[in-house]
Amino acid sequence: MSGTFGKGHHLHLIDGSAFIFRAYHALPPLTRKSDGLPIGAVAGFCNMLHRYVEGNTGPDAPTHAAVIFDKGSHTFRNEMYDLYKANREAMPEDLRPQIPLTRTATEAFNIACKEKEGYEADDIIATLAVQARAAGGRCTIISSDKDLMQLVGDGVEMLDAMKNRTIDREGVFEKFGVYPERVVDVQALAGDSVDNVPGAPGIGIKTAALLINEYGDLDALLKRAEEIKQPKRRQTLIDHADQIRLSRKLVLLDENTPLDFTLDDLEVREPDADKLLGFLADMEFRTLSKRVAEVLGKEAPVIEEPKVVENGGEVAEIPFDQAGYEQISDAKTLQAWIDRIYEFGYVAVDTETTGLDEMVADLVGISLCVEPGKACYIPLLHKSHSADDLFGSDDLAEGQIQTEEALRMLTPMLTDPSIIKIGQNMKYDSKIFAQVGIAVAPIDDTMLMSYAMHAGLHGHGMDTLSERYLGHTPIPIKPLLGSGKSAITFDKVPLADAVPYAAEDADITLRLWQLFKPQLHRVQVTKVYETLERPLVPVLAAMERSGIKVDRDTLSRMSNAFAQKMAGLEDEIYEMVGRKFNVGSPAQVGEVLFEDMGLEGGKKGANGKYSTGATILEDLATEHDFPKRILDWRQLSKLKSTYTDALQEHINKDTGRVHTSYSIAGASTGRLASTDPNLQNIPIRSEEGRRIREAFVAEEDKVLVALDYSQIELRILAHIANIPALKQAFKDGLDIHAMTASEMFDVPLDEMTPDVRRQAKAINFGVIYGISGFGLARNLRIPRAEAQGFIDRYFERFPGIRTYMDDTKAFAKEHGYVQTLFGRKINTPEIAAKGPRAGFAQRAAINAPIQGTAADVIRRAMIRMPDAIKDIPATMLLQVHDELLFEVEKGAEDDLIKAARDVMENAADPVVKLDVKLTVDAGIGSNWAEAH
DNA sequence: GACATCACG
DNA sequence: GACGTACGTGATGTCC
Repeated sequence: MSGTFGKGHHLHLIDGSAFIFRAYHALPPLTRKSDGLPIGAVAGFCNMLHRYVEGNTGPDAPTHAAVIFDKGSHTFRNEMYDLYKANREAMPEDLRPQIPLTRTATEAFNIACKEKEGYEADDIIATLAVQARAAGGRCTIISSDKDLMQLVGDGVEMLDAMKNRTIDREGVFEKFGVYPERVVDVQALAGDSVDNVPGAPGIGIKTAALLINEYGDLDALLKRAEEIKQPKRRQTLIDHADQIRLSRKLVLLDENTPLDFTLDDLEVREPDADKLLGFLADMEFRTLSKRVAEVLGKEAPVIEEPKVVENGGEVAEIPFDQAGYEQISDAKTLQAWIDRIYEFGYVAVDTETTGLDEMVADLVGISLCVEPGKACYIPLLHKSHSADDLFGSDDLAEGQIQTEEALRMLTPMLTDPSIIKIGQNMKYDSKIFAQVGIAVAPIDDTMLMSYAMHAGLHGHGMDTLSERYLGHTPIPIKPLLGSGKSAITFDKVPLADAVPYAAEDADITLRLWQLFKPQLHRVQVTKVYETLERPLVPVLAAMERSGIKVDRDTLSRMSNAFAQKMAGLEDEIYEMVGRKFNVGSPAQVGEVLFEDMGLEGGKKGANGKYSTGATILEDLATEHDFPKRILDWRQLSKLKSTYTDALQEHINKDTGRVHTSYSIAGASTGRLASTDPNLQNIPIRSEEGRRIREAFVAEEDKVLVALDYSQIELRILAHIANIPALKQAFKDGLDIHAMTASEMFDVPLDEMTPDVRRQAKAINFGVIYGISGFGLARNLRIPRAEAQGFIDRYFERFPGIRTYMDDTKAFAKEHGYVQTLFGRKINTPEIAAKGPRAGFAQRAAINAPIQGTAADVIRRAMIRMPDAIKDIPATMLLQVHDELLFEVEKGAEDDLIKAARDVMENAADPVVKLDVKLTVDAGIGSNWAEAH
């Protein structure tokens, strides 16, 4: 559509400065890799523009568009009032150089880019919006600036691009309590601390709207100010009438800004692909370049990756070359390798297997490396690939040493105390070796070295480490194995492919080890690595191999019962709604709730879908039965799919037991994580769920014993933050939440009610998490001000907490990490971020030393446990953060509890002398529900 | 594969 | 010029 702007045309006006500030605060301080130019705001700005352009499809797409910027800090408003915007903070140093680049970016996207000296963007927007309206067209202002709300109505609306929410007359009314034409009146009264618009002292938006609605408009109100009933309000308006009138002039937008262009100059244009991609390449925006190129149907520009390898140039730059990798096919060559390993005293080892589950996977081959660039692969059980092999014959490929012979030769070296076996995630390889009867020791683990140094910075998988610290991308496994249904196992990979892949893994592992070993000292985490990480490997390997007996019949019966109950609930639900729908689809539940049934509660989330989380449904459940049914159904569905059904699939065919896998380097705080299946989140809080634990049983003539630390994190908090009252309470064996409640609310302990105690408990936990008034309010479902009152009171009673929080934040800011009592470092790179991310990072920094110290304590206990219980017929099976679960021969329960409790309660000694005793509760039973 | 939801400490 | 808000995890189902 072209011609003179008028009816049927649609103008978009983007508030450029708002985009810039949003972009700046939303992203960490990024810099251009090649020269360090600050670039974060430009990156965010371009992303927003791109997303904006992409979103502009369909019948409502704009015909005309422009991005409008502020120009100069001095405007006509300063002539009226020299303090206008005087309390604005200066523009951040790293933002200033980015401002001109945002203009260039806008032009690169081929969107009109307008500004005018002496005027604010808002005035230009007002002028254009009014022109568009006068011409009979429509105008959408893309901004959420409340100052622009005065323009809304009669063909002009606003769009909050971040929330994807349009603001029409009603939206303005929601915000200001008046319709757009009276917005300036309300603003004139309420003032604006951000722009330093004075307004009337003591009058906010609510009162202002009240007054304007009562008297009609500002002039009438000021004229009839004498009539106002409240004496204080009356006097304020009389005394400050001039100031209020000035305020109105300040907030009133100039709809007659002289402009040297017309609406027709703003017609939407196709982007110039070369110019746009050129600009993005210049800025070195890799991801965005690719995305934009894809949309434009062009080749993405090549952006040179400056080789910044974070190894400090400490590793000799020996190139990765497959020519240095050899296949070992005979005993003589293998022996030569073993001899060399003895000369060096260490070797990097990697196993290749038929799968990722060590309990099921079979050993296929072994790779070794002692010098960077020189590695070997010993294939053992690779299958042959004859052309007529349609049915997958079991014939072994040529050129492989007999497995038994190779293992017989390797075993002395693998178990020799003088030879360090280096691996990347050694727990995996040692479990594979354990399968064939080889107890690999001693070990080093590059994954755990990285974890000790880099927790919180990045993952610790081999690909990540190799790229980051060696500047080398490892050969990917995908092309070798394929994916989906046609995927093969490693024993089917032809040796020509298998050798370089496998050998390279050992090569990379060795290089990482050579790099990391000296760095551990420099970062001062050698102790952490040697006492908290490395020794845990054999302990966890043993626990995982033990597994826990799970009774299939119990699960199966429960699953059937759940299925029946769910079917019953579904019938009731369909009955209530009058039609069938997928109860498992949150989107459909939302539609039914808020459209079919017409309940109160709004849209949420960027996708425009209704939010139907448990807290929302619980609130609705007080009024209606329907949400309650959904909640019940969801609980059953969760229990059935995740627990009774999935758990059965995890019962090992050979052992009849479930073998989880613990990741040692998964959680940044030092906690373990449990996967495949996760046995750290087996239900317990609900009565129905708790029964799942009845399926976790002891073998005949054995019992399960659970030992768990009592309030370990609060005890650690009491020690770290040095809170005498808390310490004393623990010493006296008090109910800690009741004691907190008593202190805060001045209620004697013997008059404590469950509800007051519950509130104190929420506060105690909140403190550990880096509390905020908002979070506590939401958790307790009380007004925010009340929650803030609780927190203030808590800080007053336990002043050490505030100090701890402030000190921890300051430490994190200064050093970029925080520490546990045992010296574990948790990096906090986001602590320097701007905007809301800073809040996240600060709370995580406050929590990490507490959660991490507790994790260290139980790690120490676990490491000492095997030796402490070696004479007791008991096996350690599971760890659940503050709990250890054992399987014990009947009759030995008391011995086990005594020995294990002793280890756990004294696990901090002798490195850390806690001011607060750790205590451990014990339980015994034939299943996990009874034992807990 | 992203997102929402919910299980645990 | 306005954030979005309690810490740490993993598994499942829906929907694109």
